[in-house]
Amino acid sequence: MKQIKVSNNVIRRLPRYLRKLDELKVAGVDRISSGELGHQMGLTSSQIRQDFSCFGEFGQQGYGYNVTALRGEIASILGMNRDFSVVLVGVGNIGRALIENFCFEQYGFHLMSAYDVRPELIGRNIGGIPVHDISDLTRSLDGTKVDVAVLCVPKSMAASASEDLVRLGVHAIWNFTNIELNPSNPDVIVENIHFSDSLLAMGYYLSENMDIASAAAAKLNKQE
Amino acid sequence: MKQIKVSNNVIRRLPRYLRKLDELKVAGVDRISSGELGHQMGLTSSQIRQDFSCFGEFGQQGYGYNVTALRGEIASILGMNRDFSVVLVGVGNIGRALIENFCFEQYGFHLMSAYDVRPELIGRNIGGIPVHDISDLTRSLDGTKVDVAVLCVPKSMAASASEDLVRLGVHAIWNFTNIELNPSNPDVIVENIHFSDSLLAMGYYLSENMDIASAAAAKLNKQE
DNA sequence: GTTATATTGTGATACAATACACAAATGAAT
DNA sequence: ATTCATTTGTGTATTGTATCACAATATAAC
Repeated sequence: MKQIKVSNNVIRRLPRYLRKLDELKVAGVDRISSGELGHQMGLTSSQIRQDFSCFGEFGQQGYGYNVTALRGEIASILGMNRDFSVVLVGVGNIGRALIENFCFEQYGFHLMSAYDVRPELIGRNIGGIPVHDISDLTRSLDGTKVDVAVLCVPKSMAASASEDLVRLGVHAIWNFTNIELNPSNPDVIVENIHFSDSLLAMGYYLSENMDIASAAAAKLNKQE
Repeated sequence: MKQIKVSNNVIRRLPRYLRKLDELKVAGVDRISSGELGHQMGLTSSQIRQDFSCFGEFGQQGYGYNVTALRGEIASILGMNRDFSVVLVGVGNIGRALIENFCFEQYGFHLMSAYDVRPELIGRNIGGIPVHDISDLTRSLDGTKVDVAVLCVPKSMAASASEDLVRLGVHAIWNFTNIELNPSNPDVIVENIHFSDSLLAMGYYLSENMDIASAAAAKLNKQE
């Protein structure tokens, strides 16, 4: 094991390993080699072994990896057994979708409460989660520490809401707004879900494909 | 200009440049140097110049980049002027949130129609978009080509819905389901939004921070 | 017009990530 | 028990990415 400093690339692959291992478990597979795992995931076996070796020795020579054990190791590396506390700010369409559909518990996160400015939402209960007045953020928590804030407010309120949360002492912000947050406290972790960035990157690949296709068509025309 | 093969890293930065340039435009900035842009985005000036140089020469020595012109170049590279046609499959919470809140038009995509299996949704009109029966997918389109499908169905239906879309001839799938799609046609572009992967990566960084904090606390205790 | 200052585009260089290759170790077969 | 077939973990080579450094060229000042 090295454990000097694990690169972002490795970290971003860990959740994918987790998903694959869960899938294998469901399929009744109880052991797998790096070769087979790589084949199924479109990675090389050596990359997989290198990735895991950042954190320990989880395999056995001549045998491979025990699916359940490896799954447990990765879950632990990702902090899934830490029970992080979560609040959600901004109960619009996307906020509500997360409250009602996203299974925070499954990933070791515990959604405690939601916040909004709209009077018609405050006091209600959505998907089992109480919605409070956002200006009551500090008071309503009554000293309970908050690890993570999910930020789903409109773009125009994002910066100020983010600062409120930083002042409250959250350790991380899961940012669904379409701006780049720059928290005054640089220790606060910001994890972005930028729909538009994803769509635009897809637009690039689409354009590229179409250019290739049209170039091929032009070439074909010329040959005739 | 090189234009051999642009790396994914560069492509994933392009939407961020676009957002920053839009922001600068709103702020009334009409020219910017790579140094200043890098400073504001947390990148080095040389990386920015290298990135842009993949696609052409957009700057001027001694002057910098014209914000509007550069914005236009990047928009064009990302295919924002191509008017890709889009259908959305699965009008659950997340699908509805996208229909009602996500501005496809702004990014050069045109959402035409939505599909679901639930009879209570079929025939309705949500956010100006008609919801059809998913089994009518081919017929209802009546030969109109579809570039992109947004996939928001439940996990259990994801694989089969994906194959239906591939058979229909879509060029890309914007995948909001929590599985890895493996389209039978390898030319189909898959762009994933995996909420859980993002949250779990954040969990890793959180754990890391807390380990550092508790290690520091332990050290402090020992010193006393 | 000439000079000083700013800033790009790019070749060279340093650094990071991935793939290769093999010794060490295990399980299965005889 | 011994051999053979696997498969890991890791040192090394290769490839890919980011930074450095500077010639080339523009603007701005006088």
